[in-house]
Formats: sequence, structure tokens, C-alpha cells
Amino acid sequence: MKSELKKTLRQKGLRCTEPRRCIVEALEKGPKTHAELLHLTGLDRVTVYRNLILLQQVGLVYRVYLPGHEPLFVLCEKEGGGFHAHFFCEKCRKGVCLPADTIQIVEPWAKQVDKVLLLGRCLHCA
Amino acid sequence: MKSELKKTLRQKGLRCTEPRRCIVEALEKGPKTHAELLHLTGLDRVTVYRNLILLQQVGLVYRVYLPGHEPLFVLCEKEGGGFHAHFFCEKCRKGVCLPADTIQIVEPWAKQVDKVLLLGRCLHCA
DNA sequence: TACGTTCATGCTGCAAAGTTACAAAAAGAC
DNA sequence: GTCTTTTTGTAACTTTGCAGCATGAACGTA
Repeated sequence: MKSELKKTLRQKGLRCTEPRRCIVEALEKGPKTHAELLHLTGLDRVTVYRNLILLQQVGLVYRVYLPGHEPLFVLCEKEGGGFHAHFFCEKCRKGVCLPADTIQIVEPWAKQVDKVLLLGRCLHCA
Repeated sequence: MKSELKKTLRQKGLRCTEPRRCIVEALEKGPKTHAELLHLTGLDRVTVYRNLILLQQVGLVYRVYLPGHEPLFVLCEKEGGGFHAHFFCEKCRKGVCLPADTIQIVEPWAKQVDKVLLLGRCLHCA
């Protein structure tokens, strides 16, 4: 996992640093708010902000906003795994990546779409 | 339109107030940031914050976050129109509601999903 | 393995965003 | 109109996020 992370980051011109590993490691256990990441990693506020932006830009992390709550940062399981959908459970607040063929979009929209976010209740919480 | 808004709000136990009408009216002309809504409506900051949260919770408004930009608030064209998908163009920053049958999700996920957000380039911007 | 370049981190301080509490005003039912 | 309940606006406050800069760490090269 660690060497995989390094490879992914290097491909995007980013270095594999201790703080970045910490953040990804924390997110592997589930979505977290910025405050939770601060507390869990003990890193500087600013460092967490900056790295979350970078990790989002390279597609390793996405952000979910539920009205009335702090934004959550979710680790994408398929680093650079091409087109797929993100499912997020509004109750237990966990995220899953669904394979591309889980969802079909009719033309002409299919060609236009490049990111998919699905919200709902997971099988457990339904 | 106005009486329809009132009905929708009342169904959710919310009152139809002047500030709420103003916000919805401003959003009818296209997605807006919080700052733009402030400026357009002349309302108090706090009132706009609170109402945007409420309008999101009742499903009249949804929020789109593009990394590196301020969050945009988009009016949903089908108030309470049942299940459908939101398509948002990352370039021209307009939102459209797509009918339910535009997207098909395989079981068991179909039953779990209750909100869909698609990001991409619209037919014009592609 | 040591070296040097380049990028990342952690400060500090600052502006903007967002929250809380509460009295006054407006909405809606009668 | 009157009464009850929800909303609003104001003010004080907390949090979020950004810019600049010196120190320290990553990593390609020899």
C-alpha cells in the first residue's frame, strides 16, 4: 500500500511525505472531517488543508458535503482506476467506490459525465 | 410559482417568508455563491446561511463544490418531483435536472440511492 | 551513501466564513 | 384582529482557510 501510494503521488509530481502518508492512513479507516484529521495526525492545520486540496486534485480523495454538517473527506479506493461512481451513505457516513458498470447513463449524457456521486443509505443502514 | 413554493415549504413544515422567496427567485436565474446571494437579495448573512441549509434539507436546493472555487447553490427544477439526477457543467456552471430514466443503476444499489449528482461538460461546452 | 536541489512543512498573523444566543418581527391558524 | 410559533436580524464569537517565509525533508545523481 505504501509503495503504491508513493507511485501514485510520484506520477502526479508529488512527493511521498510523512504527513501525506498519515492523512491517507487516517482516511483508510473511514471518512473524516478536517478537525478529525488534525486530531488524529497531530499535523499542522495548514498542512492538512494543503494536502487535502492536493489529494483531491490528483483524485485520491473526494469531498462530501451534507447540509448542516462539516465536510467529510473520503479516500477513493480506486486510485486512478478510471471512471467509476462514488456511493456515500448519509446515515453511517461511509463511502464506497462502485465499478463503472454499476451505473448506466443514456446518450447523449453518458459521454458528458466525468464524475458521479451517489447519496443514499447503504445496505446496512437501509 | 410562488404558490407552488409555498406549498412545497408548508409540506415540510417551513413557512413561506420573504427572504426565502428572494433566495429562490435569485437562484432561478442560475447557480449562485453565498456571496452573490447576499449581494443580490440584500439579506443578512446569517439568514442566507440558515435558509440555504434548510432549502437543501428539503431538497429544493443542492450544493456543488468544485475544488478551488466557492461552493455554488443550485435550484432544483423539480421540486419534490421524485427521483431524478442532477447534472452540473463544470465549465459553464449551470445545472440541469435529468429525468429518472436517464440513469440506470444495477441492483442492489438502485434501491439504496436517493440522490445523484453528475459532473461533467454539458453538450454546449464539451 | 553522501550531496545538492527542489519541494513540503510548520509557523505566525490575517481576512473571511460560519455559528450561537436572544430579542423583535412576521407567518399562519383560529 | 388575536394568539402561538417560527424566522429574522444584530452582535459577539469561533472556526476555516490563505499568504509569506525560514527550516527541514525527499529523492535523483554520482
